Amino acid sequence: MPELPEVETTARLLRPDLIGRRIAAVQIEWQRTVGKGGPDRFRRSVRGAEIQSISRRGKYLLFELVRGVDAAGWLVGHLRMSGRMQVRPSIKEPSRWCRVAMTLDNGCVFEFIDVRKFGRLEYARSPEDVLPKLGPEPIDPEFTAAWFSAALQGRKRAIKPLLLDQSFIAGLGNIYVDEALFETRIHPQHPSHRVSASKATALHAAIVRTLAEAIEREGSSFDAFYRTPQGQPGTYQDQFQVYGRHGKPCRRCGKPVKRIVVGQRGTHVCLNCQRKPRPKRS
DNA sequence: AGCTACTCCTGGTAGC
DNA sequence: TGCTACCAGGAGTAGC
Repeated sequence: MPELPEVETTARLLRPDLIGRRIAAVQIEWQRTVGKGGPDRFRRSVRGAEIQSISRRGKYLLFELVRGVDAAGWLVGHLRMSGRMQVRPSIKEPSRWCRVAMTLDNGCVFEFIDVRKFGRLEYARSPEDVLPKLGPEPIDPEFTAAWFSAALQGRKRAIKPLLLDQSFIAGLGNIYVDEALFETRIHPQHPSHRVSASKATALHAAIVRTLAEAIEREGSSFDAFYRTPQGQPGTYQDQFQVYGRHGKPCRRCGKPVKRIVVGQRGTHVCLNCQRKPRPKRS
């Protein structure tokens, strides 16, 4: 499922094909994909606009639109489980599972493809109109070990659901959380306020390093869903230590990796390396 | 504040 | 081989 590295890769690889292009025509194949505004407003707002910039906030993709020198709003996209974006040369028919197709002024087609229909590509006057409250970007300088350690102390919650909470940190998902917790030997149900300062510092470093390396490898592709806009799989899945490795030996101690459920999420752990702390009695 | 359950979806797969 | 039943899962929402 696309997380920060996959979304960042999508933004980077879309830019050369989309920046400066005008959207000549809009085809909406699944109405819910364009969100609450509805298809009519989407078409009206987007047709004729030019894409001036593409950026990322958390797992959201932001396309800035202009008409001449005037601001013309934004497209705000989220890939959710199975979403993908690509630009194809002029085509006869849309790709399978294409939910929104936008024909560009050079004849190419910008497609939003999404098997499970959870993804969104919405029009908004301003990103704030549709973006929820999001925590800091884990690859920005503002995300420091000191801030992270203090923030963990300030919450009383199992560490994994907290890291998945986008209002706490923006961009982490199931894969990179499982990997970072394994690397630092922290059990996913460890209470956040009981993570020591040294463990918090190590976890901060693991998050930053994991995301940076995954971006470098253009994300992770372990099923049929995530591909770069060029249709290529990412390669970070080759680096997975625990994710998707249940039943296989832990790369550190050799004991089998387990799959448990934490906060309704499939969770991959080595219970030998990641010990659950004993509950404290008051 | 934090938890649990439910919803949205469909391809893949386990079980028969 | 073909059928059915179930599952994954990000995030929004509701209820406790």
